[in-house]
Amino acid sequence: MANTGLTIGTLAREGGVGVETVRYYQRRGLLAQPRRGDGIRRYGSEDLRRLRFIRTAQAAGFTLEQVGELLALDATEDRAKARTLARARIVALDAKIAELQTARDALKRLARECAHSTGPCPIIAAFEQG
Amino acid sequence: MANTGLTIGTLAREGGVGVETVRYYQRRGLLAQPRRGDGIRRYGSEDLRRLRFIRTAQAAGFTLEQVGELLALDATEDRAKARTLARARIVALDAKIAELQTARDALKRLARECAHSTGPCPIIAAFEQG
DNA sequence: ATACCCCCCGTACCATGGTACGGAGTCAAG
DNA sequence: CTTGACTCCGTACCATGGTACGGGGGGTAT
Repeated sequence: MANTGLTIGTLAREGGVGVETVRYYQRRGLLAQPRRGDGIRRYGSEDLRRLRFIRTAQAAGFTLEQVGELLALDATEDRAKARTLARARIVALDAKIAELQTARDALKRLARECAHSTGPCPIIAAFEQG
Repeated sequence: MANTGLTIGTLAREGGVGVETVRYYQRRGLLAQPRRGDGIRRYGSEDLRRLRFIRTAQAAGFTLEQVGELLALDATEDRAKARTLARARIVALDAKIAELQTARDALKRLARECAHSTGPCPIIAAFEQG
């Protein structure tokens, strides 16, 4: 029974990524080398959790390299460091959110003005002030 | 008097970018080909406004390609289209902001928990749920 | 037994937005 | 008259995160 567990295609589907992406994560060392009874990769639920971890952390703005660090911390249980990384990310996220929010509000206002004004397009004009 | 106006280095400094970046924008057609009395580029205040426009629009999440479209609209005065692009961007920004906000809040909660709990690190653990 | 889908592999390629390199010319100050 | 700061140019290279390609094999369903 070498053929128990998820194939790469199934894992990829479950994780919401492409097969090539799984292979890529493997190359990057983000996923463990899976068991390979008959030559083909067989994954378990642990691998799926890891894959999802990667995607979730990525959504939180961590780069794949940082995800790797996080994964390494998991092994060493260096929680202080994990907190440090998390907090740094929160700060970065706050800054990014504020920036996008500003841009969004400006854009919103401009779109409204643009619909009701005459003269040069306010959207373009606003950006030109820089 | 061919040598009036900003040199590339000055323009770059004023615009908060590198010289190579200006050349790059030029290649991409985002900045107009400047006057070149004696071989060297001479820019005017219009170019600086344009450069700042690019940076500002970029900060609003437009790609350089989209910035190019915006610039093209400026020429044609197709305000309806400018509004369309702006609105699409607002929607995308809203989605992105919400996503980052969710990630941020989750991270914040986890960092707090991590500092006060025992057992496996909640930061790592949370990501593992996906 | 033919089709179809999945798996294997390495390598190459993609987009995005720059950044660096190296050699050559010009200009002003010391 | 050399040094330094600036300009020119094309081409190459970088990071990030994948995506595609092409050739080979195997299992199952019709």
